This record gives sequence, structure tokens and C-alpha cells, in this order.
Amino acid sequence: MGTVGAMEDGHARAAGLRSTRQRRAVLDALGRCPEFISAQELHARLTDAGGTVGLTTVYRTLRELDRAGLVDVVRDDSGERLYLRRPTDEHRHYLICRCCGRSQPVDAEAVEVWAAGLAEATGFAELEHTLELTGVCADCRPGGAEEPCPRQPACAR
Amino acid sequence: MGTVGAMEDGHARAAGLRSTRQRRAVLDALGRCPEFISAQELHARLTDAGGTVGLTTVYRTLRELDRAGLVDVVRDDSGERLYLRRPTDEHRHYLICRCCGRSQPVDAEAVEVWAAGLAEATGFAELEHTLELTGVCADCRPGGAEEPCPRQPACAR
DNA sequence: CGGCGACGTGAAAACCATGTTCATTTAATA
DNA sequence: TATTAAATGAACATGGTTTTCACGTCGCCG
Ligand SMILES: [Mn+2]
Ligand SMILES: [Mn+2]
Ligand SMILES: [Zn+2]
Ligand SMILES: [Zn+2]
Repeated sequence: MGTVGAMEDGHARAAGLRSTRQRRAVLDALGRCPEFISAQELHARLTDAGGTVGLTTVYRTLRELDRAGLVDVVRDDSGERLYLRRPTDEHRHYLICRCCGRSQPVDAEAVEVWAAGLAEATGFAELEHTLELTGVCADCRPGGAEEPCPRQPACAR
Repeated sequence: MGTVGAMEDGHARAAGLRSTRQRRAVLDALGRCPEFISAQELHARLTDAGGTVGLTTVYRTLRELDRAGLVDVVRDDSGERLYLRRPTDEHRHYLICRCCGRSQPVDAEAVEVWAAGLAEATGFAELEHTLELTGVCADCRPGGAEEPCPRQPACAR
């Protein structure tokens, strides 16, 4: 707990970010959430738990975590951003269940290789890509295609 | 002219869409735009050209064209939807220049194959994917990485 | 310690793409 | 041409996100 000039004492020492009660709370709540979560939902959990963190601060903190590469971000169908504390420091892609929100990292190495070859093939530089994968997980599929979403979200969105 | 019950006499005969002056104007303007364009920008062009089309109608028409599979849609960094009249009736992915907006369809067959194999590998069903590719095109790169965006958009966004 | 200055906070308001309402217009058909 | 369901669009609503700005506090230095 010293003088680290970091966002968290131990982790997340992004450059020039002070360690504040609010940022620690956001990072902590995010760390205990196994699935992608929205800024609003995260804020709701923090306040429901009795904490005192402004929605503005949640948005700002998540944006900074994104810049620092500490979270993965996807956008749902409505365009809302969802965040997940990144377990490793690698670039990843996820398959997300449209019913319950469960996420599963996928091995997209084939895509990475393909994307890397695009630069030469097209003459474009500084290539970036986003790849969003959605589907219906096994648990959300009772047998046929009866109910659109038979079960409640595992990690309520 | 005739009694086609279509959106346009000749093209775009999506089911149950009337041919109106506004829809023809939107489809026409979209057809003469070589790059992805937003609903707002398309509306601006229509009104600047002296036309009389409501922004609401532009949004509605683009949504219908999307449903009918007549346009490709991407989302830019801010989440705004951009539309391009689809040249063929195939599913495509594009590489888009972050400077000028120029788009270039890419051969993503490798990705399609990879994505198709995900269902078995993961147990998820009804898989869908979105793949957005961005970069800096050759024309927008004078030599090094000097200016962030040296030239004006070819097809002003 | 104590103070200073930059950074952080948050309530309120602004922003902005997009959707909805609903009275009016209009395309398609008989 | 009469009829009617569909289409239009101005005004309004929505909802996620950002900006504002007055106030708080973190971290460093003396
Ligand atoms: Mn990737
Ligand atoms: Mn594809
Ligand atoms: Zn599920
Ligand atoms: Zn370019």
C-alpha cells in the first residue's frame, strides 16, 4: 500500500493513475464478475452493495481500463458496451450466448494468421479487427428451438 | 410504372414494400455512394440536393434494406451504423480505411470455414459473427506515420 | 506532519444516434 | 375514382455515453 502511483496496489499499475476508493471498487467488482457486464449493471451492483460510486466514474474507469488493455470489450446488438476483466494479457475473442450471456474464449489463431496476411494482400497498414461471435449455448437449448430464451441469465445482465 | 408491389421498379422488390418517391430517392442516393455512409449523412445529401425526405424515413428505409439483405452494415468506433449498397447477394466483410473511409471487400472464406467449425467445438448453436476490419489505405499513407489523417475523405462521411 | 497542486469525483446537463407517436398523405388495387 | 392499408415526418421520447464544473482527495515535497 505504498506510493505506487498506480490504479491498484499490485495489479493494474497503468501509468499515472491514482489509487482511489472508487477505482478499487470498480476493479474489484469487475474482477468478481465471470461474464461480460455493462457499465450500468456494474454501477448497479456497486451501489446495491452499499458502495458509493458515481456512474460517471464507472464509465471513466472502464474507459481507462480499456485503454490500459486490462479489459476486453464487446458490443451487444444494441451497441451497448460490455466489459470483462481480461484474465491474461493476450488479445482474445469470445463466443457469447445470446440467451444467458455466458462467454467462452475461442481459439481464433486461424483468424489472427489470416488477418495478419491482409496487410500485404491489400496495401492497408495498421490493421485492426474486431470479431464478435454469438450463439446459443447448450444449457440454453432444452431440446429443440422452442423458447427463445428458456433460462435466466447466469450472470444477470 | 407497373404493378410490382415492390420498393423499386426493377430492383429491390422486397416483399410488400411500396414504391414511394422517398424510398426511391434513398435507394438512388445509396446506389451512387461508393463507400459506407451513415443514415444522417445520407439524409444530409438528400436534403442538400433539394430533396424532401424525412430523417425518420431514411432510418426506416435503411433498416428495411438491411432486413431485405440489400445493404451491408458496419458499425464505426462510436457505434454508429454505416451502410453500403451490396453489390452481390453474398455475405461479405470489408476492410475500411480509418482515414478516408474507403472500403475494400476481402476474401474471408478462411474465417467463414473457421467459424462454421465453432459450433461443434463449443456446443453453441445458431452461431453468428461480425467481423470489422480497419486500417490505413495506401493513399492515406504519404510515407511514414506522420499525419494521423493526411487527406480528406474520398467519400466524405 | 502540513500544505500545495494536480488529479479524481459526481450531480446535473448535454449529446447524439435511433426509435416511437400519430395526424396527414399517398400508393396500390378494385 | 373510391377505398384502404401503408408510408410519411415533425415532434417527442429513449438510453447509453460524455461533458461540465464545483468540490474533494491523493501524492509528493519541504
Ligand atoms: Mn483477433
Ligand atoms: Mn462472415
Ligand atoms: Zn446460454
Ligand atoms: Zn484512406
